[in-house]
Amino acid sequence: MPELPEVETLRQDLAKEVVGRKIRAVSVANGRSVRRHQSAKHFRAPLEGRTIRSIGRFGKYLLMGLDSKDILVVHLGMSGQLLRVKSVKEPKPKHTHVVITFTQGGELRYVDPRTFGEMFVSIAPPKDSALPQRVIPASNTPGGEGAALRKSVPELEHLGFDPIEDMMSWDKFAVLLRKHHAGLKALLMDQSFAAGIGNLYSDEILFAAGLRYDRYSDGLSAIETRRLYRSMVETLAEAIKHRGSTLADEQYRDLFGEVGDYQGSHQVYDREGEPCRRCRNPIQRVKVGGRSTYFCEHCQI
DNA sequence: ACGCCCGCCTGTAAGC
DNA sequence: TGCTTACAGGCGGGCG
Repeated sequence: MPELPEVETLRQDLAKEVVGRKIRAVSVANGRSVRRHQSAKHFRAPLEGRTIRSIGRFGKYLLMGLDSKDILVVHLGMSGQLLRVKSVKEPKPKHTHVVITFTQGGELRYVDPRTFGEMFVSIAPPKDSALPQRVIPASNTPGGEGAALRKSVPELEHLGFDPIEDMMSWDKFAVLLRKHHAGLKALLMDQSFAAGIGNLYSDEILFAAGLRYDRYSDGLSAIETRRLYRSMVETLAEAIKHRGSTLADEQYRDLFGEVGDYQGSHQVYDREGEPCRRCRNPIQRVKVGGRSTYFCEHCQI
C-alpha cells in the first residue's frame, strides 16, 4: 500500500524521467480509474498535446503540473503502480488501466488491480476568472513543489499538513494534537490531520515514539509530543531514503518496477509474535478500527 | 457535527 | 484436493 515514502520515491524518479516530456496520446482501458470525469474523453482532452513541467507530491497524491496550468493528479490507492516503460512493445501487465504515450518515445502506465486508486485532471481557473491564478512552480523548487501545487488544487483542500513538506515547531504540533480527543493511531491516519500516513507507517512511527496506539492526542506530555513529532518526521525520512516498503503480500513497485528496501527495517509492522528488536518480547497484533495494528506492549506506553 | 462502518475491488492464503 | 471464506485497507458516503 503506497504511503508517503513510496509516493515520494515515485515523485523523485518522475521528476527525472518525465519532466519536459510532451504527451502524445492517452488511452483509458478502465473508466473506473478516471471516475471523477464524466467520461474518458474528458480526462484525455486536457492532457493530449501538453508538456509536463513539474512533479509534486502532497500526502499520498502525486501532482504533475502541465504547461496549460492544469494539474494531473494521481492517487495509487491500495494497489496502484506507475511504470515508466522505454519501449511501447513491452507486454502490458494485467490491469493496465491508463497509458500515457510521449512524443519522444516511451510511455507511462497506470496499473491497479483493485481499482481503489484514481487519476484526474484538476482544471486551472480560466484567465478571466476572479479566482487566484494558478502558478506551476519550476521543477526542483527548493522546499518541494508539492505544497505549492496542492494549494491550487481545490480537490485536495481537505488534506491536513504534509509531515515532510510542512515542517513545524513542536509547539504548533502540540496545538494541533490538542485540538482532537482521538487515539493517536486514528489521528495519524486521518488524512485531514496529517496527509500521507497509512496503516504501516502509523505503527512504525508510534513504536519509534514509544507510544501506544490508543493514547489520547490531548493527553501527551511535552516530551512525548516532541518524541512523536520527531519520530514521525524521521521514520518517514528514513523510509524515503530506503525507497519505501514492499511486503511479501503487496505489490508496491517503483517507477522502474523495482521493490523498495525499507521492509527489512520494520520494527513492528507484520511482525506479530516475532521478538521486539529492542526488548525481545513478542510483537502484539490487535484490531483498531477494523485494521491490524502491531505494537510492543513493553516498549510502547 | 462527528464518529463509525459499509461498499468498492482483486489476489492470496487459510480453513474445511 | 478443491471449494469457500477471510483478509488486506484508502477513501467516500451514509447512518446513527
